[in-house]
Amino acid sequence: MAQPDTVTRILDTAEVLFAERGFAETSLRNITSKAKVNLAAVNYHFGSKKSLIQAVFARYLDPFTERFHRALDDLEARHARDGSEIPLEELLETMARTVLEVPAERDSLKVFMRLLGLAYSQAQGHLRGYIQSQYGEAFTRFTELVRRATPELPDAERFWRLHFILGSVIFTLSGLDALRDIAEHDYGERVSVHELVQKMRPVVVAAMQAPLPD
Amino acid sequence: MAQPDTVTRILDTAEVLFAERGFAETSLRNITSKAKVNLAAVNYHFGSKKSLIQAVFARYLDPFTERFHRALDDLEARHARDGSEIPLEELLETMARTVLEVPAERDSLKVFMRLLGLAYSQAQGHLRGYIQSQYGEAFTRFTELVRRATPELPDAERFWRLHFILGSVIFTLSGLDALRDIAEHDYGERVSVHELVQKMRPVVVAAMQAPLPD
DNA sequence: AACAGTTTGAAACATGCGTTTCCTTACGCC
DNA sequence: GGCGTAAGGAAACGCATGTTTCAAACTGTT
Repeated sequence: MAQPDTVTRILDTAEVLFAERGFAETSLRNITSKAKVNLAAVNYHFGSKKSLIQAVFARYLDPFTERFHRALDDLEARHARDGSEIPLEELLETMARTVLEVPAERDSLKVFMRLLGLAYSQAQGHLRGYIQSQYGEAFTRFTELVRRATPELPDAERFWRLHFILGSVIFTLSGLDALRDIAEHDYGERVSVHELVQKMRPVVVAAMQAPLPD
Repeated sequence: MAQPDTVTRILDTAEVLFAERGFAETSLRNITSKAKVNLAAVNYHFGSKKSLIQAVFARYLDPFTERFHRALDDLEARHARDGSEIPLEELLETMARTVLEVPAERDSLKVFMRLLGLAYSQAQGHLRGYIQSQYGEAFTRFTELVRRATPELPDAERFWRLHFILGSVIFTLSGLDALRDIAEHDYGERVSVHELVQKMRPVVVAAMQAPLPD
C-alpha cells in the first residue's frame, strides 16, 4: 500500500486535527509529525499555515459549489419548462443532498461539518474573507431562489430565518458526535446522519412557514 | 473617577477581547496592557489563563443560573396551585428573559452571546467540562420541564429539537453584529435585540410543534 | 512608627510557535 | 551519464507565549 503523496497526507491530517481542536490550537508540528512528513513541507507546499487552512476548505468547498451549481441548474431547467416556481422543499432538499454528498465520498461528513462550524465561529478574519470571496456567489444564488419560493415572507424576515436554520444545521452537525453520544446514552438508540437529516426536515420547513411575529 | 480594582479591570478587558478574537488568539499581554495592569497580575489573581477564562464565564453564569432557578421556582409554584402544567411558551419565555436580563445590566449582551458561542465551538476541553459540571443541573431541570410541556413528543425527538433551537439562538446571537450589519445593508432597517427575539419566538414555537418525520 | 500581609512591578525563564536556511536526495530529460 | 529542477530532511532563527521570580510599594493593625 503506497502512501499518498505529501500534499495529500498533510491535508488529510490537517483537516482532522483542525476539526478536533481548532486552528490556533493545532500546530504545524502536530500536523507534520502525525502525517509523518517533514516540518518544512507545509511551508514548502502551501506557503504558510493560513494557506494550508484555506486549502483544507477548498478541498471541500470547490467540489461542493460545483455540484451545487449543477444541481440548481437542473432544478431551474426542469421548472423553466413548465413555468412553475421551485418549491421551498426542493431547494432545501437540494442543499442538504449536496452537503451530504461531497464528504460522503471520503467518509468525512463529521470533519466537514466541524470545519464549517469553525469557519463561522473562529472566523480567523482571513478565512471569512476567503470563503466569502470564493463561495459567496453560490449562497447568493441559493437565497435568491429561496426568495422566489417564499414570496409571502418579508425580505428581512426570510434573511433572519435562513440564518436561524443555518445555525441549527451547523451547530447540530458540527457537534454531532458529542450530541449523538448523549442521545444514545439517554434514549438508547443511535441515530444515523441520515435519520438526523430526516428529523430536521419538518423542523426546518415549519421554521420557514411559521407565522409572522405581531 | 476611581478605576475599578485590578481583578475587575482584568475581567472587563478579558471578556471583550475573548469575545472579539477567541481564547487562543488573545494573549495575557493583550489583556494586561489594554487593562493597564501588570502582566503578572493575571497569574497572581487567577492562577492561570485557564482559570481566568473560567472566571469570565462564572461572572455571567453564576448570576444567570441563580436567577433562572428562581424564575423556574416561581413558575412551578404558580402552576402547582391550580395543578396545571407549565406551557411551553412560558418556559421558553422564561429562558429568553433570563438570558437577556443578566448581561443587560452591564450592557454586554453581545459579549455574553459571543462567549456562549465560543464555549460551544472552541470547546477547550477544560471549559466544556467546567461549564457542564457547574451549570449542567440548570439545563437538566429546564429540559425536564420542557418534557412535561410537550408530552406528545418522543423523548429523542424533543432532545434533538431543543438542540436545533439552541443552535439557532447561539449561532444567531453570537454572530449578531455581523449579521445585523448585513441585514441593515441589504434591507435598510437595523433590528434591535428585542426585535430579533421577537422574530425568533414564532420560529422556535413552530420548530417544537412541527409534525414528526415519516 | 514598625511590622505583617497583600498587591504591584520589571525582568527573566522556559517553551513552543511559524518560518527560513541550507544541504542532501530523487527524478526527468538532452 | 550528467545536469537542472523539484522534493525531502535537519537545524536554526526570531519571536511571542504563559509562567515564575523577587524586590518594591502599599495597606491596615498594633
